[in-house]
Amino acid sequence: MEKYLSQLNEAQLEPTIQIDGPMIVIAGAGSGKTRVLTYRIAYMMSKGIDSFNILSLTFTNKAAREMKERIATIVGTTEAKNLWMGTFHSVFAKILRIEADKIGYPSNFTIYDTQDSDRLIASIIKELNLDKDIYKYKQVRSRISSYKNSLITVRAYFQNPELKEADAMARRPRMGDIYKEYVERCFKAGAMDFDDLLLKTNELLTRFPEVLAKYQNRFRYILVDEYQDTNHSQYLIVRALSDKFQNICVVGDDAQSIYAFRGANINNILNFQKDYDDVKLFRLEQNYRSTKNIVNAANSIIDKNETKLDKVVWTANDEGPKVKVNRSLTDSDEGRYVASTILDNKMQNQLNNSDFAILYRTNAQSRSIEDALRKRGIPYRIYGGLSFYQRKEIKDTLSYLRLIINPADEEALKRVINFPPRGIGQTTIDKLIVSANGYNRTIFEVMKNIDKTDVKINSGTKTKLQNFVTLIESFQVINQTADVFELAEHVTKTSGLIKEFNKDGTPEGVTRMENVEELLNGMKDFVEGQKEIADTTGSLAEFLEDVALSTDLDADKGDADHVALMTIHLAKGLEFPYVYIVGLEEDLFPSAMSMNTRSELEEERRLFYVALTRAEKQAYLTYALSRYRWGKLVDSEPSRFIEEIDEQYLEILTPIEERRFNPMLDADIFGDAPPNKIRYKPAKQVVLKKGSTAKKAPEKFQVTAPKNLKKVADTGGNTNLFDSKLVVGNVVKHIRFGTGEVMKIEGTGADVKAEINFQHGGVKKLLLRFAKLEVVG
DNA sequence: AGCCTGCCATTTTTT
DNA sequence: ATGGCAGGCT
Repeated sequence: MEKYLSQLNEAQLEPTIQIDGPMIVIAGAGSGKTRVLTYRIAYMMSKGIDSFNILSLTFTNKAAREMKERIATIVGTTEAKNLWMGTFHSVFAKILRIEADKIGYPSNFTIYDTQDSDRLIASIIKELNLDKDIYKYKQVRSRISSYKNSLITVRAYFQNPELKEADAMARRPRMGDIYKEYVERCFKAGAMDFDDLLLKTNELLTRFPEVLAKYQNRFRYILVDEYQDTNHSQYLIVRALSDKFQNICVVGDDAQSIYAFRGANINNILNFQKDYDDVKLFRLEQNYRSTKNIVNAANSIIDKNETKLDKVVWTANDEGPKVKVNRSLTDSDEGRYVASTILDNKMQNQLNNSDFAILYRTNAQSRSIEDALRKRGIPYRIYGGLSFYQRKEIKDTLSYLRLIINPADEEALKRVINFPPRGIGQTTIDKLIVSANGYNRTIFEVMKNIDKTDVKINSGTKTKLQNFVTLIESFQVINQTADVFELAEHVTKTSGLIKEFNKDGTPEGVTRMENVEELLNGMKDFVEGQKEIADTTGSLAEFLEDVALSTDLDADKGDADHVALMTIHLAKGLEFPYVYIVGLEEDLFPSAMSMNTRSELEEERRLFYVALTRAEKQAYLTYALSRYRWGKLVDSEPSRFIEEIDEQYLEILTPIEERRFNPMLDADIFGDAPPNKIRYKPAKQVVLKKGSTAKKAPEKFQVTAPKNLKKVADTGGNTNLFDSKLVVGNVVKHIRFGTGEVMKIEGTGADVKAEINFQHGGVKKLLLRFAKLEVVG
């Protein structure tokens, strides 16, 4: 242990060896916060504290896993095993399963994701005959979410005239009714949404003193990371659990608070010292991550915020190059700039792709960047966005599994009762819902006892319903003996899902099928992996919980060398040698939605601060003069954040008039533009009318194999056609399928497909518009 | 009941 | 640009 402690500077050492009592660590960006947390836990254990008594709450499960692994290398795997470490949501989901019966829930309750909540809310709005233009389900959902995060239960809502007033003022007087119905339906479905995991934990701890005492005694030492991003609900849980022993250590940085939009309350960290007696305060202000230029530029930004704690982040690192600022004409130019400078930098300095990250404000911005990277054959990976688990085919498959362990799960049932189609239509489902609400039973129960109910359904349909019930029940039997993987394999086959996805030979269908296969592979990994971990059973319920609460697919499979693309929110806590922050334009960053109040704008500014401080060696800021937004080219102005940086830390790059593309890249390989002329084309020069026109596009769009297999003609500037320069005989690399040879190219316009024979995956048909292929030969 | 078509909103960030 | 959804047709 001494060996590890000696790696710390004095400021880091102090909080690391401070074990008892309440304490707060204000940790500037890049100041070694994670190291302090990790070593502190290891140190506690080396001092004889039972790992069983330590609870450590992190912001992502990935962070928890990594920290746990690190601790295991210091104190040993066996010792580390008993540590409770994870996000609020995952830790308290586990506790709620143990204590579920006390609050009237089944222990195998379903966790509704945002999409499930949305669908349920939308259907309630419809059932209540409310105008869906006034009651927009997303707004309703976020309203309900904020009630829950402030611990305003349905009862509390109706007792509070101000809340009702506020909703009435917002022209939504029935808000409370929707809230009430939503909560009841979730309860009946044996389902909790994300906010419930915290709300119900609070309920559990307040209503059952013996339960509170049990966990207070168990978690004698509590650590909370990223404390600045906790919401009120989380705050109360921490307060309750730490109340007895008061061994509470919170770590955070007010300057990096970026989740107010989902209820995070920055006052939790600002007021921590008032919440406990004799709070010890520590500050980590030395940044080990970034160059002086980056640290100073970031400081000059955050200085513009009024709401902040006193803290001066400094670094002893090299000065480094200035922060580069680049202007482009359009978003696709911006992409090109990013891609070509990455390529240059990589060649000049022998760098890996993984040394680079491209950060943006909104997920939609990834498109133009992707295009540029793909054209230059730079491998990349997009983090976040539409997660794997949110894809339709995956959610459908998982819905079957959810039904198996919890047939009350209304949203899962509605998804799959008629998928694949088995002749049970909307009318029937509506009747079932009405009936279920009437009898105060679940839909599944009504279906099961359809003959005992007064539901008016013809006998043919009744049989179909019964068949569906029987199908699910047969799966339940299999679940008794089979593991998750075997079960899912059986379910996808027997339910007809596989057949359904295979039905259309379209590349999209093929992709769906592949995604399902990937899910099954994931399950296999899960089953294998569970055998090694002590505190898990590897049950279906557990798999579904992992899935529901996992951030990204974040397993980082294969860990191939790639450039990282993600939103700034997702990048929190990460670091990269070279960081691009793109789309620095007014209305985009800062977002147009976040400029109404000073506090919103300050959060945007903190977000920018977070982005900038991810960079170790060099940061690039880029913006475009015009950009495609909702399908149209829109003019934009540079972000105010660029001006706010003290200009001594900036290098404003070549004005566009003088910019030259690398002829090797832009003329030779990728097009025919003369190297000395700027080649700015609108993204869509060849306009393919949507729908049928595209399908019967004239021959000139047809892809033909030129004589020289390695080089092909420009297809005319249409980005969709770009990849059609692929020709038969090319050897290509695909992110998932590996290397393969192009056998055939077919289709026109946006529908160009390539048949590729992969060395390991066999022959696959891919839609070039989507396929991320790198030509390697 | 199921399929097709055309209209609509959608894009701020996520456990 | 895309996906969800209502309304109409088979």
